[in-house]
Amino acid sequence: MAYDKMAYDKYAHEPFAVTADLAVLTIRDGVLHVLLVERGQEPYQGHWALPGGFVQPDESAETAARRELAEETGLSDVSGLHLEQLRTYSEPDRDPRMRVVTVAFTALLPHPPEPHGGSDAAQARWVPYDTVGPLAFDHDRILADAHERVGAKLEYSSLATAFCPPEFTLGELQHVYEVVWGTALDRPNFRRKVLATPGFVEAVPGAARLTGGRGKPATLYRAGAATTLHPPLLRPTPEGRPA
Amino acid sequence: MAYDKMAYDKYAHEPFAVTADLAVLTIRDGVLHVLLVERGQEPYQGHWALPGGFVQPDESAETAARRELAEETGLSDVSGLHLEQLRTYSEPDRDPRMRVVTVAFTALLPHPPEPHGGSDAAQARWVPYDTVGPLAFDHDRILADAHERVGAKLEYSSLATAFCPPEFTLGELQHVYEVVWGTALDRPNFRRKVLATPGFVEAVPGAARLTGGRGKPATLYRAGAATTLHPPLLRPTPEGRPA
DNA sequence: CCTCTTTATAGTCGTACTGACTATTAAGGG
DNA sequence: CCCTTAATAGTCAGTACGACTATAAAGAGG
Repeated sequence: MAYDKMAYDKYAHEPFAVTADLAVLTIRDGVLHVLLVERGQEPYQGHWALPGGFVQPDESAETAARRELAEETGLSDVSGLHLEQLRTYSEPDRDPRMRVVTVAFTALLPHPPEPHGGSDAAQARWVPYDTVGPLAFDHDRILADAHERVGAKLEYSSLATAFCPPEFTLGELQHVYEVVWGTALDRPNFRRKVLATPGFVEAVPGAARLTGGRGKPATLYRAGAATTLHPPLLRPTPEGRPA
Repeated sequence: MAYDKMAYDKYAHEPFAVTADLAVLTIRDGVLHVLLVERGQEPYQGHWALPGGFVQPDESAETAARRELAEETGLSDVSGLHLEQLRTYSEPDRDPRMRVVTVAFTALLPHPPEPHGGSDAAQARWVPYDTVGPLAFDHDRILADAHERVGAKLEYSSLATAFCPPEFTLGELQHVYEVVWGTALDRPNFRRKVLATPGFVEAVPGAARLTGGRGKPATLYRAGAATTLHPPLLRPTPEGRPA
């Protein structure tokens, strides 16, 4: 759409900038990691931040998020991965430069590529979630919201498979839950529950995997057709929450 | 924040307008209703649309939504009611005038006031959800998303009480679930489930209500302190969904 | 080669929750 | 006074789930 200043002034009077920011989560070495970039320019130059950037005139926020993700991670095929809108942050003073509204997204990656610094970023890096220090802007809050949302969605959706490679073992799938929730789960019960949920996973017709691991080789599974889990796979009650 | 055109041109190059739109839901005469306005100006003049408007320079989208809601409904106190961000719609062509990104909100009202036409609206009206025809812009989709979200949140949150007046009977609460989900629920089982969930509702120390109704008077309840329901109150499986 | 460790998988048992019912109580209407 | 309506109480069987024990199949180390 062409920029029609007359139409703009007639209705809106004051311009906003719109950005798309991403909380990209993955599991590396059994630990939850998030993709961060070091800002190469003011404001917050030298601070770590979530990757993201301005939405272009011909893009939706989703498209912009996917483009930024490809640019920051060097990932060639970002079409298939899980990208989900988190929420929009629009506090008037969240960016010192001007009025910036950001649409935040959550992305989940199975086997993460090594990122490289992009145009606006001095460098990009996978950072263990627990060691993330204060971030630029309100990105701490965005990241916390993303973590909370992902944790909640694991309960009633098949989202956990988005952290896994195309073929995975039930042990790997369970590990996703344990890492995101920060709790240990009973292995036989987890297995029973997952297999009793139709469409969650399906066994790969081939054989068991033997790669490297000690112990009995595990059966390989693929993500099934189901997107929602009925009944849900609830977190163990952390506090005085009733059973 | 003052409009700094130099900063704007340096970073963003092209202005966006940001609006806040509202899917305001309530239950009237036992039927789910949504608040709609008839547009008083182009584009879509004469078409029905969700209430909403431009976010002002000193407002967050949440603040703008609350202000618009007060203006369109004539509701004096909108501070206490349930307002929740739904998602943001940013397709480049969703508004024929110019580039408009809208942050959509869902609001739930117990006893709805009669709305009145506002500044931009020829008139405002409560419309039964099932009779909503094609709306302006992409508001059909926003409304459908809102309905779906509310239905899902009823399962694992105490959101249903937001549809009810401060004091309500379990029959009224059950009616909220039935109207939003479009399914009938077993009354004794619903009662048992709600009362077994600590913090969902609490009995009002006073007496039972006798007002108008035929049948045995019901005990009055208030919303409890809990916001999430553990375990959730799941919808009856509509299709071939496994128990 | 034998044993220990590790991981996957199989199965058991008792409790809690749920869906489908039936029964009783307390109002109002004719 | 009986019928209808709505709230509330209770029953019962199937299922799900947490906690647990047992077995199987691999590698590591002697």
